Amino acid sequence: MREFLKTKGFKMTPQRELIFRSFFELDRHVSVDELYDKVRQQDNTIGYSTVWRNLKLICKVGLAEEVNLGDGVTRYDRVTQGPHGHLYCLQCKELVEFDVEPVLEFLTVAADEHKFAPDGIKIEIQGHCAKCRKANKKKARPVDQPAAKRLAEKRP
Amino acid sequence: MREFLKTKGFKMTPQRELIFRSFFELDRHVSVDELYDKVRQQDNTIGYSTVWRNLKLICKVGLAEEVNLGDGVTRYDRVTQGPHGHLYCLQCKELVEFDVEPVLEFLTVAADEHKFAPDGIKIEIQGHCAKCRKANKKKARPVDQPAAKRLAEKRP
DNA sequence: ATTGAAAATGAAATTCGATTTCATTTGGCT
DNA sequence: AGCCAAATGAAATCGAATTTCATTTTCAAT
Ligand SMILES: [Mn+2]
Ligand SMILES: [Mn+2]
Ligand SMILES: [Zn+2]
Ligand SMILES: [Zn+2]
Repeated sequence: MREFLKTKGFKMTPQRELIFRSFFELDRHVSVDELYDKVRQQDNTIGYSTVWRNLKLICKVGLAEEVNLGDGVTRYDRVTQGPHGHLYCLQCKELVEFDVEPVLEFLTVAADEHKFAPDGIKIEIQGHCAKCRKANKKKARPVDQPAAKRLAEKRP
Repeated sequence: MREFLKTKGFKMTPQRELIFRSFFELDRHVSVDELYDKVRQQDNTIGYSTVWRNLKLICKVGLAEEVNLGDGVTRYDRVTQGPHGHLYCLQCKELVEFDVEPVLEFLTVAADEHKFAPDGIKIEIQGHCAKCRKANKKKARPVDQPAAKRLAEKRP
């Protein structure tokens, strides 16, 4: 890593070392705040801006990319294999990935038809994960009598 | 429109009238600022927050939805027919739509496999539109000798 | 037509994540 | 050891989104 950065003209520091290591250890899709918290557990003198800058750096050297899910916080997604889609639970914010290989061809053609030169694609499905739905059902049942009644009445 | 809103419990006002009308006349994917500017041409007393609130209202009643392209500004996309994808030019910010009907089935299955209940999908291709690429090529050619040279040297 | 409660408006203030500034320290080099 | 560009941390700034609040307006019931 030190060598890799050196070739790109960046220096290694204890803070950077810790931030990089923590980022790659952690699950993907971390926000600045999340990584900041994690890093702080090891060294509570590290500044927020240093974490932010190093996440940007990780992106700049191509090891991660920013992900925006429209909830106001930028997440950093480690670049691994190929492109993938995201299943984003609106309730618990869990983010799981899924393979999109089968639709790549179609999208490429679509871009082509519009004479568009694609740089990247983004495929997201927002909804509710199994866990949250189960939890909701349990909670809703006992109190949702009115709804149940309404439903029943509508069925002739 | 007045009636439609009334049934949902909202009142009609001159400002709302103008804002709604302008939004539907305007091209899709407008930001608050853009709509604010347009509306201001008719009535320069309307406040920014009123425009913002009414765009939110248009979404709430299901006539539009927010679009986030990760460039920091929220746009409002009129809901028309079915779901569609976006080709987003990183340079001129142009946004063109394309049909995604053929991939819907695949995505539904993908969500299903993860026991995800989808509420919405988002498909974006970011890149450069034909116009921008053409413009770039014209500008780049005369000065990009170094790059061309570099390329030539790398080819053995 | 009058009236009163609820909703809407406009200006200003606030929020909050992202980004920049700046004084100081540090890493990697000769 | 000594230089200098890069890196750091704290604080300041930015900007879009959202809220607050005093005032006005809508509209349904009188
Ligand atoms: Mn991912
Ligand atoms: Mn659209
Ligand atoms: Zn969930
Ligand atoms: Zn363009």
